Amino acid sequence: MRLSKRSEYGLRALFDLADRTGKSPVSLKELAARNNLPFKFMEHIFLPLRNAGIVLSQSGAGGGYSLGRNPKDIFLGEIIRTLDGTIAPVSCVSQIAYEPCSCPDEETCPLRLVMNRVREAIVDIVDHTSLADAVAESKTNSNDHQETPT
Amino acid sequence: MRLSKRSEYGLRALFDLADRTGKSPVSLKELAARNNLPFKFMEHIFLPLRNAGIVLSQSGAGGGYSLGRNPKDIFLGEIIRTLDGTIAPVSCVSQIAYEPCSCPDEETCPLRLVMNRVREAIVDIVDHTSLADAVAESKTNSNDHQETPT
DNA sequence: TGTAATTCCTAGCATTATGATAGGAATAAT
DNA sequence: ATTATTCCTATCATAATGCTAGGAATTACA
Repeated sequence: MRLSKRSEYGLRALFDLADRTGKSPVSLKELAARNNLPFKFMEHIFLPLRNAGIVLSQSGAGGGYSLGRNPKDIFLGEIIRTLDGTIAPVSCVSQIAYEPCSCPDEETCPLRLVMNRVREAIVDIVDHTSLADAVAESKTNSNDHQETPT
Repeated sequence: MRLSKRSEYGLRALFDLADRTGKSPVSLKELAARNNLPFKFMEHIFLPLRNAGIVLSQSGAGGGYSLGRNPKDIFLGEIIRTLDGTIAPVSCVSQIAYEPCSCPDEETCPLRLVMNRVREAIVDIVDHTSLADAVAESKTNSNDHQETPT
């Protein structure tokens, strides 16, 4: 049930971008360096993200990428679907990339019934967690770990 | 977030086995034929299942496989872990196959926080759904689809 | 206008994971 | 004995994944 590196790297970079919304665009070079991600591979990740409107690009010196929308309105599910094509654990329960499995009757296939619930559980999280939510949760945690003066 | 074919085939075969608990052992040949699964590949799946005690094997003519425990006591999570090694979407949230990711601070890594919740959601389903549950649910559905005389 | 920094685009490579096959030894029922 | 099976190891083929290379196009700015 592994998340691909494409999605992992994409999400890491977008969390970082979300954290600097409003500032000037960030170059891939900088994003890669700061998040410890392979620069050249990142290009392949940001191309579909741009085509999907999740990020905006600006060419040339001083250029780079910025979020295409408010981080509150970009949900992780959309990012994963853009980069991996689907979220479903088996193709016969996918909403956007459905393909039949080997079971004779989908309605009564035990695997399908369970995996459909798994898909729903995953989707329920990733489609209700925005970039803003994820970053905010991270900051909450980092506050928890600080020594707060009384 | 795909489930591997190993786990898919293994689960399909075990659902079938669960449905005939108490009867004589079923040969791989029969299991493969009835469930449309590749026979030779199944051997590689049933070896670890046997080592894990999930199934019992009987060699020789008339032999085959049967469940090692009551289907109520075999949960899908155990099967998937046996066949795939782990359930977690990223290694840094895995309970049984933990490996660090590239994030500098795990406690505040947004990806890790979200993927940990995803892992919990998946595990909550597969560790609380037994073979018996899955088969029962399937039969409930097939009844729904029958014409019930009034 | 030139230079440097960037995205954009296509091609291709390397490695691993996955899915599957082959062949024969061991085991056991009949 | 014969037959049907598991057991075991080796191996292969393909696809997916992760990644690199190189250069064209674009843009800021000195």
